[in-house]
Amino acid sequence: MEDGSYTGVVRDKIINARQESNQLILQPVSLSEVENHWLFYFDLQRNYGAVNRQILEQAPWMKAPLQTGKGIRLLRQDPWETTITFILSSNNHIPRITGSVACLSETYGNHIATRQGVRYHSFPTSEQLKKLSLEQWQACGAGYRARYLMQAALQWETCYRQIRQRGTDPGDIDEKTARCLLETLPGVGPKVSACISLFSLDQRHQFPVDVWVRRRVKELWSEAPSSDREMEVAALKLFGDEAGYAQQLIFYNARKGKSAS
DNA sequence: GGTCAGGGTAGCC
DNA sequence: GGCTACCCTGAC
Repeated sequence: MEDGSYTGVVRDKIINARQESNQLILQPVSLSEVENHWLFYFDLQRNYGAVNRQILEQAPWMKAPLQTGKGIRLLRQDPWETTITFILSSNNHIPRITGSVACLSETYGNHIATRQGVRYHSFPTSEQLKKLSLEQWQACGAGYRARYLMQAALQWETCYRQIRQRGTDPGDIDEKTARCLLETLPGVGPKVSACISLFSLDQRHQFPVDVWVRRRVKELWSEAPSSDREMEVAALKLFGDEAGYAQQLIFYNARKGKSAS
C-alpha cells in the first residue's frame, strides 16, 4: 500500500496492518478478534527481545541479521495455503509465485469484500482446488508444477488427517514425522516440508535451507557445514526452538540489497 | 532482444 | 550422493 501498510486476507478476514516505530497497528478489528485470532496469528505474546539476546549470545555472527530483521516474527499460517504456495515456490521467482496465488484466489476463491475498489478473495479450499484440471493449474502460471499441484490437492485431506493423528505437538521427539508425511506429496522435498512445518504447523525449531540462507550462513559463519542437512542439524543445535526464527532473520538479511526477483 | 537465474524437486545414474 | 531437466517470467 502507498501508506506503508499492508492489506490482506487471512482465513476469510480482511486485515490492514502497519508498523509505527515498534507498534503493530491492526484495523479494522474488535478486541475479541484480537484476543481470539490476531494475537495467535502474529505471535504477539512472545518476548522477542529476550529471544534476540539469546541468539546473539549463542551466535555472535548473527549480529547483522538481528539488526536488519527488527520487527520480524513468525506467523501462524494456514497449512493448506502454505503447502500450495511452497510447492509453487520451487525453482521459481517471488513475483510469479504471488501472481499464481492471486490468480487462484481470484478465480476459485470466495469473494470476501471490496475495499476502495479492490476486490479481496479468500484462498480456495482444498475442496475447491482438487477439482482443477491440469490446464486450469497451468492457466494460473504453475508451469511444470501443475501436475504436482493437481496430485497434491487430491492427496491433501488424507495427508493432513495423518499429520493431525500422529501429532505435531512441540514435545514430539520425532519432529520429522510431519515432514515425512508432507514429503509424500509430489513437489514437496526437504526444503518445502520444513517451510510448511515452520510456518503452519507450529514447529519453530525447523530451519529450512534455501539458496539465500545457504549462501548467507556460509558468508557469516566460519564453521558452517557444507551440506543442507548438516546445516539444518547445526542450526537446531545452536538455536533450539528458535531455529526457525533465526532462519527468517538470515533470509531477510540475505535478501536485503536485492530489491526484486 | 537474447540470456539467465530463480524461496527445489524428481528421476536417473 | 551427484547430476540434470524443468515452465516461464522479470531483470539485466
